[in-house]
Amino acid sequence: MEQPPTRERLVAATADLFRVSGYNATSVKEIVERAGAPFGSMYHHFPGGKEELGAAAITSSGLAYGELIDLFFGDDVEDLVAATSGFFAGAAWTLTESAYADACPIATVALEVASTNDDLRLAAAAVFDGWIERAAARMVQHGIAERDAPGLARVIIMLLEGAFLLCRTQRSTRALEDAGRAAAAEVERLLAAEGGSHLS
Amino acid sequence: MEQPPTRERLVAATADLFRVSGYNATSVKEIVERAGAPFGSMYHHFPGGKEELGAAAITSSGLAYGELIDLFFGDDVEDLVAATSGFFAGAAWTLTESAYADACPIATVALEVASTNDDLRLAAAAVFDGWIERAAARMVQHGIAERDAPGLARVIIMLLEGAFLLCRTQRSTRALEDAGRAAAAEVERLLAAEGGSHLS
DNA sequence: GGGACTCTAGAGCGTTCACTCTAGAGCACT
DNA sequence: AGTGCTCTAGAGTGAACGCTCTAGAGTCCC
Repeated sequence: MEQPPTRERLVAATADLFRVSGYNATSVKEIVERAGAPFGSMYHHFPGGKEELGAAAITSSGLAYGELIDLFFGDDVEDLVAATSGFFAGAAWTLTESAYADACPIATVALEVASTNDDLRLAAAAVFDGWIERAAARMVQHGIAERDAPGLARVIIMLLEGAFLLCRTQRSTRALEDAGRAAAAEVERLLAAEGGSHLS
Repeated sequence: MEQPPTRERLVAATADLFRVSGYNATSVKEIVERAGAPFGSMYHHFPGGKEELGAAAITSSGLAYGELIDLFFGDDVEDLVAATSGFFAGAAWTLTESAYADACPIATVALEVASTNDDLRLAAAAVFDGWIERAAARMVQHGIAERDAPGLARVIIMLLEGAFLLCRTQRSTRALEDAGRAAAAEVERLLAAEGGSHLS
């Protein structure tokens, strides 16, 4: 049975635990146990300790979840409004399937460290930037004006993050449904604005 | 120099620390030091320990911040769209004034405990419910259809929470500006829908 | 097959954690 | 003045924390 190298198993285990419990509630002991790695190996691969491993986990899961943007807003999308609704519906499905655990991989950590640890804060900021850039490019590809795309991308991410917060604490997907409707409406509005701007 | 009783000082200190650092990074020692209370007093007033005190802090700061909804969407509001923009602008002002520390008092804690502590999770859920109910009532008062109001209230809260997350990790108010614009547009859309529904 | 290097392995370190415990101060009522 | 109750006060406890340290296993090149 082949398995990924220790370093990658450590990062994956950390990312998993961060998603559910955040940074401070995740202990190094828990991480190495889940990764099936000895304690010493962790400090061999990450001399910077928990913080360095945490930064790697943020970056890694940020990249992995970023793929979902290309999945839902890919080249084959014809109706951007429907794709937006589908994006939020997919999030709701994943959330319920995981008993309200699998939402944003970095939001909890990002809030925990926002005022207390600049290295981790910047790692999270880079992930958000990457998502926004990626989503904005897809918006433009599907008919949104260049000038509106970054703002729209940000609004979609914000609605998703806000919905995850409400859904996880309330154990309900209602917020994600409302967020999906609002996001779709905003996309529709900006598509119409772009189409209409040709007339003025 | 009169000062509030010990119990209230403990709750206030806890709420302050939760807002900046969340639940797990806030130690009991830190709380009693900031409150200027002896260690034993804390366990006299809150026999349930850190968890009981945490729940009280969530409820207390939830009520305090809920007042802001009535402040920004009060009886004297004439233009709901402008009031919505003002709400987000106010949040941005507070955020920058506090060096990106004073955002949502319970979001960090809510995410930390969402999958690990049901008592605290439910305390946070009650706060969010209260905010949404309060905001929905104000929306109806200012011309939003009863059927649309809870969803709109939820969207406003989600945009605010998502924006706080982005703004705090990116040290920029851009997300709050985009969120304010999107929220105002959504309010405008639903006001028009309600106005238009009289014709059909 | 010997040496160098990477990685595994886990016992042990000092610190901090949430919490318990006992003692006494302050105050109200009699 | 004495009794009973609320609240203050902080030293002390066992457990868990992140991390360091030394030792040995595995692997590749010469």
